[in-house]
Amino acid sequence: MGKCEQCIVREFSSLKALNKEELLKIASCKTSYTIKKGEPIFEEGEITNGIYCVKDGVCKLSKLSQNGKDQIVKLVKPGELLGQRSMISDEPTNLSAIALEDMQVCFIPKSEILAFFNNNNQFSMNVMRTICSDLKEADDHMVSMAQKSVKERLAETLLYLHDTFGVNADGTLKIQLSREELSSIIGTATESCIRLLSDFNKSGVITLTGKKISLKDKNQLRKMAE
Amino acid sequence: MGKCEQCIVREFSSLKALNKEELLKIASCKTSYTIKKGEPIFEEGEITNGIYCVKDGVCKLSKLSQNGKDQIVKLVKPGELLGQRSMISDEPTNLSAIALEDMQVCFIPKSEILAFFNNNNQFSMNVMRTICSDLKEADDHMVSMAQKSVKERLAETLLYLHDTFGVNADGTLKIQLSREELSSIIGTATESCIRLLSDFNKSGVITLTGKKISLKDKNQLRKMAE
DNA sequence: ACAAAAGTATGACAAATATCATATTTTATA
DNA sequence: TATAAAATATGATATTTGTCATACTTTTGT
Repeated sequence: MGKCEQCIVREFSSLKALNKEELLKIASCKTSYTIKKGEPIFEEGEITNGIYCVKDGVCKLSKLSQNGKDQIVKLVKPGELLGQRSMISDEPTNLSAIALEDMQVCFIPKSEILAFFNNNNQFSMNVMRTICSDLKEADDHMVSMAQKSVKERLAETLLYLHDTFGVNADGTLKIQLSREELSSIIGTATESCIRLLSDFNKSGVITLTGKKISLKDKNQLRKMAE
Repeated sequence: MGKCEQCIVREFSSLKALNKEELLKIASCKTSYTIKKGEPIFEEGEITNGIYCVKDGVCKLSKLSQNGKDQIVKLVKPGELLGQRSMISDEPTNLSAIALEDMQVCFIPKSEILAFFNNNNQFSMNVMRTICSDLKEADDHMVSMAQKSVKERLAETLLYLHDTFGVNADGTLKIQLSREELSSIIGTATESCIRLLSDFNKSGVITLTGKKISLKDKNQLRKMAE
């Protein structure tokens, strides 16, 4: 069983407010999982009874709309926690969490977390601030969806992926998304997304090499995102 | 200066967890405001240094998108608190709050609220749960924006307005929104919204009498919203 | 290594939605 | 109350986006 004290990603999450004793407590009750690319950590409607701390790999939080299409609401990277909202609201999850890469996550039972809420104010403030930041992003995202064109949203999303997940040595985006997944972030038909990527490629603002994407003219992309 | 103890709307907000002593504390430091229809309580980018408790009247939380159009993110009714997110994140507000009706609101300084966070766990859990609920709604709203047609969103919004704000004796929706405001909730051009309302009227699912709207066939509307 | 499946790409077309013009009605204001 | 201003309504048209068909490319599994 891994020691939470030595886990670096802890430093990037609300858990950084926990002291040695509290970390030992978590280490003794947590469960570690390996999740393969494409597999779910949990699915919409499940009751999780705790939260997941992402140690390695990226996952998508998505929701199935009534027309059968998946909408990606957020991408979650190492250091972030999953399932906080449904734990606090005491409801089933309203989003599915599905691995985009092979992942390592730790499950921490609800009872532990709730105990920390009562005893460690810094911790609960951290959690609150995280959820507030999610709320702000969700509101901004909502406005983009409502007011921006697909082209603008694609430009915006490419810049977001660049800034959030970085690039490889060859300048290509580190995060690998299928065209369908990219469309699910943007909220458009897969063909429309592919077409626009082609256009961006032809006009030189990005380069497509297989499914690898590199941003060639970020200023132009920023202008296109408005 | 009004007594918070006797204020009924308190019971509907996170503030219901406060005890007598805490309520007296708030009563002595709060400021009451009357806001006229159309006036802002605060605007995007302002630093508020506290929260507002809505005593009477409804307001919209909206965000100006780069194309110059307003997007309404949420409607806030009596009993709800405003400005929690930016207070907790310690950031300027990212939304404007503008009265849709004449309003009465009370301003409570940040320092008071933060003190309660430290001393009253029930209160901070209430605030957390409210923000979690806002986050869930924002995610759902985002999926609607991305995946549903304007027609579906209009049907959905009309039902929401009915269920949330109720109807007058004559069956018309209590909340009065201009066509432009309704469009800003749905995220569409005003003309498109007007056109669809006309269609709904012609097909008998709603009735338009001046700017009053009544829902005639809620089941049909539910089907239309999918 | 090869067949099947999945993913990517592109054209043709249809549907949804926005924009612009203009008329009509309602509301605000001198 | 008269008049201007704002809001609502509707038509004509342009633009955006989705859908369906099909070809090509990459990945997967045996």
